[in-house]
Amino acid sequence: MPHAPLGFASHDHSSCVRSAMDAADVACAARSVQLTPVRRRVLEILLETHAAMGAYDVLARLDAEGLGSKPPVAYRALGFLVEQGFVHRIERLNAFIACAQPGTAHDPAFMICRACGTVAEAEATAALAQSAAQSGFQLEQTVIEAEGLCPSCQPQVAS
Amino acid sequence: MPHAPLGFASHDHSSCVRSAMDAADVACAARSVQLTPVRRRVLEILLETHAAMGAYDVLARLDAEGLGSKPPVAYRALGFLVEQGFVHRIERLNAFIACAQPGTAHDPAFMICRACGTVAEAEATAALAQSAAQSGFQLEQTVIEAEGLCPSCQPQVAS
DNA sequence: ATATGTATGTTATAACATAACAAGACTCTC
DNA sequence: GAGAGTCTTGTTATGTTATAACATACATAT
Repeated sequence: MPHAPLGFASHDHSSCVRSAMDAADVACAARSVQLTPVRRRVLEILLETHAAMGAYDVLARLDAEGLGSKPPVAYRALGFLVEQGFVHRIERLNAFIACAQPGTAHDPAFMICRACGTVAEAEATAALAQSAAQSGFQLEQTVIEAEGLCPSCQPQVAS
Repeated sequence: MPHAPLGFASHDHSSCVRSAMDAADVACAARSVQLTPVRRRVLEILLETHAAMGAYDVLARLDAEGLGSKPPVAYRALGFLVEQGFVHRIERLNAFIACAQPGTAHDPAFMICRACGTVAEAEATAALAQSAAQSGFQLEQTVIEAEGLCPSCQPQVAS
């Protein structure tokens, strides 16, 4: 049973998928939002592969299962899952990956293997270099991006 | 004479453009690479606006000046400038911005204003939150991405 | 049953990016 | 100064990622 590693370590994959789905169910119930069939399936797909997938890859899976064939279907589900924190978007890859710590709010950091495309999720803002060293990941390039409001845009609310 | 701020602070813009172009000239000479007319002009365009510009925005400027009208022209020049470290790519925006510290190698960090699109370049990996606080930038969301080689890809060199 | 809110279906297109090949410009060597 | 090699540019065509806009369905509450 081949599957991609979570981060770079082997693990009990089926239990990891189950617990992530359970966490999503609980969180959706708590927030009164719906984990509809399409949304649920997209999350499952991302959890199964544990890899960053493009929106159109996800869409192909949905299409094969009769759940939708047009881009907005995939983008809406992915957008919902990102909003809820169950999925992260990897800007550098224009791709999406299931969150490794669903439930807890966090600023994710990612380590992306240039060779195999595996994406590992790290924890902190500052701890990147440290966790890279600990996990044996060889950093070649890092990108840090922050979005927010600059001083001159903070006083006046959206016009 | 309206111009976008460098980061969020006013500054002597024309001297800042001049010194950046000088630095690029020096670096290219030192590396024996050519700052051709198209490449030079693209760098000037990015320096002039001090904002993140999409490749097609840059291309529109080039086209208006008769320097090229097809996407590869812009992407090649931008690719060269990014390689040489004179320009950074902002993944989140699919856009490019002139480097604020040309000459020195650095892992750039960016603060992107959601409201006005201004992009400020910060310095360090860890100092993001700190520099955000210092500059009055209100962080809403940060993305950290690192590219490199995972443990299982390091032994064997590119097959 | 009708109004409301939420989610989905569909068409069309916008926006971003690169593969592949042709042609020019330059230098170096013989 | 002819030929080879390299770097850069020009151009066609296409691939990839993403969203606007509008129509429909479905649930729930009054």
